[in-house]
Amino acid sequence: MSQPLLPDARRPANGGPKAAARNRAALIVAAREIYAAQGLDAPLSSIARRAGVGQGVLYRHFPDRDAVATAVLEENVRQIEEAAAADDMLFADVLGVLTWHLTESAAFLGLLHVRGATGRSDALAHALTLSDRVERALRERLPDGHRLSAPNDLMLAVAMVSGATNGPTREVREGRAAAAWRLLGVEVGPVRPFDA
Amino acid sequence: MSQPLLPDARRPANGGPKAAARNRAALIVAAREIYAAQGLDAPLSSIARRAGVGQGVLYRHFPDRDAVATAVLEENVRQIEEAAAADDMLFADVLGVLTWHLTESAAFLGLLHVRGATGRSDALAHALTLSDRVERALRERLPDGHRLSAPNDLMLAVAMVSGATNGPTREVREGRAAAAWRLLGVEVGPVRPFDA
Amino acid sequence: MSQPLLPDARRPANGGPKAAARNRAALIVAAREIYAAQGLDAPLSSIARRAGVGQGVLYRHFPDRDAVATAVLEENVRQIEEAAAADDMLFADVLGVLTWHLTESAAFLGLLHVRGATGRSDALAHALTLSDRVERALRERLPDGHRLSAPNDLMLAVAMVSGATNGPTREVREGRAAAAWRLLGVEVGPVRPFDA
Amino acid sequence: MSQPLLPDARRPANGGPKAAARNRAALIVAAREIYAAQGLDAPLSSIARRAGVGQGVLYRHFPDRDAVATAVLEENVRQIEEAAAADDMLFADVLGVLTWHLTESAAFLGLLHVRGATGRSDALAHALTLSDRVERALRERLPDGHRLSAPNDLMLAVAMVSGATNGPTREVREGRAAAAWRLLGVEVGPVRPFDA
DNA sequence: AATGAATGAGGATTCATTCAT
DNA sequence: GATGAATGAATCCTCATTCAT
Repeated sequence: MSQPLLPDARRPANGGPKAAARNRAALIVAAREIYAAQGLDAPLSSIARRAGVGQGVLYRHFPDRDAVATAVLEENVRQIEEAAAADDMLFADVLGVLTWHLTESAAFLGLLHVRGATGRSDALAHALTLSDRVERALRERLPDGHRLSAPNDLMLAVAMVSGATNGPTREVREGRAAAAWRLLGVEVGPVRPFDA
Repeated sequence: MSQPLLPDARRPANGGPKAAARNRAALIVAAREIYAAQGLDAPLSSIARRAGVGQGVLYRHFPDRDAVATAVLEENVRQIEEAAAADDMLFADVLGVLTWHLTESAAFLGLLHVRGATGRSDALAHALTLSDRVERALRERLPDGHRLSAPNDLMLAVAMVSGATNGPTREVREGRAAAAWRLLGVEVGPVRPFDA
Repeated sequence: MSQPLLPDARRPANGGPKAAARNRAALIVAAREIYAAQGLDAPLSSIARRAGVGQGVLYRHFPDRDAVATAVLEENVRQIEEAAAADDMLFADVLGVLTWHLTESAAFLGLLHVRGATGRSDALAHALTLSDRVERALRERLPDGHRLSAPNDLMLAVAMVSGATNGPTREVREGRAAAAWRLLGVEVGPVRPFDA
Repeated sequence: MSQPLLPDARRPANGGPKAAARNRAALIVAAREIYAAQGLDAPLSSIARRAGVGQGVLYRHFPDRDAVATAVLEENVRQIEEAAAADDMLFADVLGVLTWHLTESAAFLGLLHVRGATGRSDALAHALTLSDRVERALRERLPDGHRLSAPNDLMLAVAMVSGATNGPTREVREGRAAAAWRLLGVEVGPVRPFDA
């Protein structure tokens, strides 16, 4: 009936409405870090804890586990889209940005990497959408007659590189990614984030 | 002198050592099926149930979760080793066997696919060992001057193909794997298990 | 991944399979007491605690909340059925047994008392079944031409009496029940449990 | 001197004391609807939402959960009192109004129906008060020598009818209530609200 | 006087692992 | 050597209540 039997105690500052946006951002940052460290199955409570907020806040901002992951990936995808839209970016440069995200976060890797038959249909749906956006962005800069011009080859190659992109540190992962692109005979620009 | 004239019918037949081996095999079969259906995170209890044994038996044969997965993969790896050791097998044929396992089981995919820093250090250790065995087997049949002859390229390519190998059904996964090898310019023999 | 991070500690005796039946019984007893004290919405954990078992045991024996309630009521209903089947029991006597259960347990009261539109459709289904059994038992001893012979009047009367049966102590509730039957012009035998 | 030339459009109009009363009324209406749909255990937040106000407003007007329920019932009781006070109302007519409230709302049913020992002592206190008011109102119109004239019989009968008054729709509940009164040999006027 | 974000306790549920029999 | 019940920590999720704005 009544929930907080001990509701008196010290109640940590509220922060008010202004804090809402800040909290949401903090949650995404925290989620990114936790995902990188523990993978996509990390407990949501640990994300809330690292963000320095109560669990309820997490649920207020994100209805479920997938929403958190999507929010984290959203920004990665947006960077790629922005890179593709920016002036003077060659296909290789956009690939460089993509590759950076691939090496930077295990979570992003998971995005393209839809696990088989785990029954996570919702995540799948989201992943497909994000995956589509990535493909569209890449294709914007894809030169005619490129090695990966065939309909499915572009994202196939991305998946392949993502498969190769593992290793304990970002540097190692970056090295593997570079080797993988080389093996595919695809030129890649500098591997770096896109801070327009 | 004294034989159990009235064996306690209540206790489900023990069977002795013979049954032990049978149980171990049943557990591995069950685990493979469960992993395929539910992924590597499936509850151990479901594996025991499908094997038709108590949970205790599972723990008798495998000290922990990772040991079960390793045992399942063990057999896959052995098949590849046997394929490589068989007469008349070309590199492409061994790759075909490898690819079959890649497409057949999400678990095997995970093997080469050691996720970064997930804290599964034990699994990592096992995976490396198994990975080494796969590499050794492949290299046995690798022709001189092959496209993948450079020190790291062989397993890099395998990882890349495994990255591409996802999809709802084995057929889809097989198609993707074939496309991936093609993109790498590597010839692959018939994709099939090796029942010597 | 791994659940019990602190699985070593002191592990309270297991009891083995023999304890299973005992535990189930203890759970039902505990549930009856908790229901009487706190109502049907009491936390399942409190039932497990009072029964002196872990929460898992409760879930092993009862898949969900409704199953617990049903198990508790089951026995009450059986008593009524047995009373109706016993020699020399008059209709009034069976009503006495029914009334005893009505006054003894808030949970039993809830049985006939299916709350409207609370969305508890499963409980409803169970309740209907149990309710039917009660009706059948009563009707077995219902004399021809009795005041409550009309199709719906029997259980309607029971519901009415149950509506009147509230109060802080069993004695008070029993008084109210008696008054209610009197108001209906129905004779009731001694209000007591049926320990055949 | 200084008027807010630029009212902060960001803050959803305050409205002053006039709005306060309006909010309180909206909350009660909302609560009645929510209770009808989801039962008395519905989250307070859903009541506030349906009333179109923030949660804080709810707490400004009602100190706790019980206060909300009481406020809802308050109006039902007042209707009964008004019916009893109106010209030309016979006992049967007042019973009709009472019965209408009984069938209209599961919450009102709960009022007379104080569950035994559920620990809701506050609700109990309130309920008793409201119950007394209902009794007083009914007794105002109770003819001498009526079937229910004995001290406790009046509210006992009401409790009995409320016990019978369950069912999925108001129509079903009304049918049961009518049958219950008939079984008690009490005549009831038209079952309807009292909009004087 | 209102808003609605935040807190965080509480309850449900699941499983890895142990252990009496 | 096998069984399967029991434990209980961990995680998920909900909501009453407070409070900055």
